[in-house]
Amino acid sequence: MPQFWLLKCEPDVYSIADLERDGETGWDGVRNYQVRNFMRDTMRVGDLGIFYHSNAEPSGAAGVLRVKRVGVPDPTQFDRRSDGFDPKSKSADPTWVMCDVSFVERFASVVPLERLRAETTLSEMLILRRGNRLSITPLTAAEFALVRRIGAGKVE
DNA sequence: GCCAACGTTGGC
DNA sequence: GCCAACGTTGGC
Repeated sequence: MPQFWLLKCEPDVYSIADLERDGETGWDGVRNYQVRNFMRDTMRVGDLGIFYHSNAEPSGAAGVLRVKRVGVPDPTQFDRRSDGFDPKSKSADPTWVMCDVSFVERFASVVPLERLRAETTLSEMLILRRGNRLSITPLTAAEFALVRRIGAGKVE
């Protein structure tokens, strides 16, 4: 059984349209230990995720992706020119890992955060919780399925 | 651009 | 190991 996730990214940086074009990408740049641990210890190949646009107009669920590789060393931690450069990280023992994800589907239109909040059965979703800032959060199978159905226009 | 909420850092 | 200061996130 796959597990389910919600992955946040600012579409100005990388959007569902970019993933659709690229087919696959490395989810790099994560510098939060909790999120790193998700990618290193819990996430598995074949898991599915909601691609969420943050800091956007509107912010919301934009599509679906699939996890292709997990625990991949994040190359940006060794790149001096990258914002994610981490001088303390050693290549023999990388501090930061990422996952590779592939495009699955793009919702016809972004499901706005406001629309997600209106769904009472999604009230436990971490993204909707006050102050939550994790860029990757787990979803239940039911939460994932409902967001996907709303995105597909199958839920009023 | 504001600001609440959170994570990280570093002095002690 | 506490905690104040600081930096970042992200909705609004």
